[in-house]
Amino acid sequence: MTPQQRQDRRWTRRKEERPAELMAAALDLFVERGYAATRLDDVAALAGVSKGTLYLYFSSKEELFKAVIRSGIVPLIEQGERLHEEHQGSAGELLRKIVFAWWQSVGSSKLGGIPKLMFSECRNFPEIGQFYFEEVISRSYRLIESVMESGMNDGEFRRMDANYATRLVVAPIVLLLLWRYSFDFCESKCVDAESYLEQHLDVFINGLVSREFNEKTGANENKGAKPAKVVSIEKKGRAR
Amino acid sequence: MTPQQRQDRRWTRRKEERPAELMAAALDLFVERGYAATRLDDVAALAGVSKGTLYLYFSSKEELFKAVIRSGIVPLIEQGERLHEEHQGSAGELLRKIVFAWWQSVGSSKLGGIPKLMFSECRNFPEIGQFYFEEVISRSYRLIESVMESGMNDGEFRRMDANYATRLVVAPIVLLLLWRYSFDFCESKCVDAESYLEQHLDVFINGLVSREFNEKTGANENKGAKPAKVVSIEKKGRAR
DNA sequence: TATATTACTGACCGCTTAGTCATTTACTCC
DNA sequence: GGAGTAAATGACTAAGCGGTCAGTAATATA
Repeated sequence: MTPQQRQDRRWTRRKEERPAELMAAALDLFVERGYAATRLDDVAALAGVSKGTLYLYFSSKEELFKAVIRSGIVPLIEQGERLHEEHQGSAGELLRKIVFAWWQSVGSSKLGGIPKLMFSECRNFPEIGQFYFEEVISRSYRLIESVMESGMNDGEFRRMDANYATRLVVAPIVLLLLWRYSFDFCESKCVDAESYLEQHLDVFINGLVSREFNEKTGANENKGAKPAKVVSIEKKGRAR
Repeated sequence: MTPQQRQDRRWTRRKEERPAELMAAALDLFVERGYAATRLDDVAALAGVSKGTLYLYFSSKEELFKAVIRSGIVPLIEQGERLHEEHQGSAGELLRKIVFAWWQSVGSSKLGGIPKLMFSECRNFPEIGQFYFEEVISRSYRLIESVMESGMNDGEFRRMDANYATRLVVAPIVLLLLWRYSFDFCESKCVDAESYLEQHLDVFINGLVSREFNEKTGANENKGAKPAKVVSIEKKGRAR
C-alpha cells in the first residue's frame, strides 16, 4: 500500500497505537484544562479519532484518567529505582546527580504535566491520589531521605530532621514544574531550569554543611551530637 | 422578633451578608473540587440559600469565580504592603519575620486555598490569572527580592541572582500550602508548618551566608576534606 | 392592619457532554 | 477477487448543570 493510498482512506486500523495516542492527548488536555473541563470529543479529536473509538479502548472518562496516570507513573518509578541503584559519590554529589537526572527525564518531558494534574485532581480521585502518593511521592522521598541520612551519618551534612530536609530539597524542584504548567505563560522571560536548579543545590547544600547558627533566636541550633528532634507530629483532627 | 420566631421563618432577608457567605462557600468548593466540577446548587446550599439567590448577587459562575479571587486577594496585597513598611532588622531577620507573618495570616487561614485554586485554574482564566500574577505573585516577589538585594549589598548574604534566590525562598512555603489542599489527606502524619518553616529558613539563610563555595563548578568544596565530626562543633558568631 | 416593596425560592428550560450502538469501512485470509 | 472479521464512525440518548423567572414570603411603611 502506497502512502498516497493510505492517505486517501477515511481512516486506518491502528489497534496497537490507539491507546497510547489517546492517553497522550488526554494528558495534554487534562493538564491544560483540568479533568472536568476536558471534553472527550476533544481528546478523541486530538488523537485523530472519533469519540466512539475512545470507548473501544477505555470504558469511561475516569478509566481513561486512571490509565493516563498509571502509564505516566511507570517511567517515574523505573527512573527512581535506576537512580537508587547507581548510588555512588558523596551525598552532595549524589543529590546533584539525582536532581539533574530527574529533571532531564521528567521535568522537561511531557511527563512533567502529571504532578500538576495530580495536585489539582487528587481530592476528586482519592483512590488514585493515594496510589500516586504511595508509589511516586513516598518512594521518591525515601530515596532522597536515604541520601540525606547518609550525608548526616558521614558528617558531610549537619544533623537535622531528614524528613523535612527532604521536603525542602524537593519543593523548589516540584514548584518549578508546577509553574511550567500554570503561571509560566504570564511571564515574558521564563525561568532557566538549569541555573535555577544549580543555584538551589548550591544554596541548599551549603546550608546543610554550614554550622553557623543564629545565636540570638536560638533557632537552628545543632545540639552537639544529638539528632535533631523529630518534629513530625500526630495528625490532629481534620476539618469536615 | 424572638429567635424562635426567626427560626420558624422559612428564610430571612440578609442582603448584606449573602455575597460574602456565597463567596466563602464557593472558595471552599472551588478549592476542594476545582472550578468545573463545582456545581452552583452546591455552592448555594453550602451558603444556605437557593441557586436563584446566588444569581441575585453574581451574574454568572465565572463572575462568582472572579469575585472569589478578587476578594481573596485584597487582604494579601494589604498584608504585603504592611510588611513592606515595617522594614527593620537584618535581612535574615526580616526574611524570617515576613515568612512567619505571612504564614500566620494567610497560610493557616482559609485564604490559603487561593493559591491552589489559581495554580489549577489560571490556564482556564488567563485574564484573572494575569491579574493574580501581577497583583500578588510579582508584588510578593519584589518585596522578597528587595530584602535579598539589601542583604547582599550589606554583605550579609553572598552575591547571587536575586530573582532565583527569591523563588527559592518562596518555593517551599508555597508548596507547603499546595500540599495542604491536595495530598495532605494521604499522610497519616501531617507536616508541622512551624518546624518546617523554621528548618527551611535555617538551611536557606545559612546557605546564603556561607562562602564555602566553588565558583567554577558551583559545587561546595567540602567533598575532599570532610568537616569535623558533629560532636566537635563550637558555635561561631554569625558571619558578616 | 393594610399596602408596597423586595429578598428569596424552586420549578423549569435548553445546552452541553458522557456514554451507546447500528452502520460503514478497512483489512485478512482463502 | 470475494467473503468474513473487526476497527472506526457519528448520530443518537439521557443526564446533569448553568441560567431564568413567575410566584411567594419576609420586611418596610404608614
